[in-house]
Amino acid sequence: MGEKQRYCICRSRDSKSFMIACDKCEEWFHGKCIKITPEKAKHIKEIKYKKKKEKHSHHSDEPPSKQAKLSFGSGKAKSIANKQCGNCENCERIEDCGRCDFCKDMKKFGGPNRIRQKCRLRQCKELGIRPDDLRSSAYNDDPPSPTAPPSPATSPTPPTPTTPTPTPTPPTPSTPTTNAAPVKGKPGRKPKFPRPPKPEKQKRGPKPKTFKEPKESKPRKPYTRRKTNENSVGRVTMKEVDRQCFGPSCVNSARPDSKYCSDDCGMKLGNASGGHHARPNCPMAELSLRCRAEE
DNA sequence: GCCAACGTTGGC
DNA sequence: GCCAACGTTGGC
Ligand SMILES: [Zn+2]
Ligand SMILES: [Zn+2]
Repeated sequence: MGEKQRYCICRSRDSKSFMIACDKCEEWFHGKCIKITPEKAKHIKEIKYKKKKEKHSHHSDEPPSKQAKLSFGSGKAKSIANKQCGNCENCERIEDCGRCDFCKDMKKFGGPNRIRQKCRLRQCKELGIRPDDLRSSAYNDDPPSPTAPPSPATSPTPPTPTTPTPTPTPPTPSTPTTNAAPVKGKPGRKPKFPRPPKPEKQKRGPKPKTFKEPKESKPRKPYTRRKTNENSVGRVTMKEVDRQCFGPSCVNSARPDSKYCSDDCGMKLGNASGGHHARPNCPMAELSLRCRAEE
């Protein structure tokens, strides 16, 4: 087939950057995307997906009750309309990462809800992300740390992924491609509602929504009916999701109104932030690294 | 009615 | 053609 293999949570074809592979699922991640420096990678022994229940569920066939919610497994599930293959890592995810651009757009993450797309980490790798639908730089998170420039003069970072374990197959470093730094912030449509500079006290009342003149432009094409259930779309709401505590190495469920299962964990997190991946906003929260040093 | 998120629009 | 915006819809 094509050489267009994609990698990482960003699904780019970039195989030049430093990458690290999960020896279990064989997924490659850009160090920069999951915030692992080559240095750190040396110490990594194993990558595990954070949620215990979730960890590599496609390696061990577990039938978690949660997935019942995502009803694809049964019968004919391959619905393009649903854009869920049901088998890939992303389809199995039930939590929004909270860090991708789509997540950040969500209300529940304090976003304006303009983009209204599913979390990138939950977009099906097979059906949900069309090659041409790739939006760039999903994680525009933190700027490069002043102390840790991404380009150490020592390593030009060829596709020499530092694999935690002997991984037989490096990602064919073909596809020279041109995607160096995908440019975000391209034109796009301009917001109809200029976005209140200060969302503060927009006291309720008849909401000013819709200023548009009924300019009787051509009526919108009716949307093609979304595929009706018979295996309903796997919708996930925060309420349903058993959110895990953000506390370091804590696997308890978070309290409904908190990121942590207890105040204690909140504290611990703070203390651990000098550590490996304790920062809640760090993409590594997606993955949990087991470090040799921890043993 | 609310929500997740699909699918289309329209500016660039 | 790309992509942000958003109307809209099915499920709950
Ligand atoms: Zn996300
Ligand atoms: Zn999938």
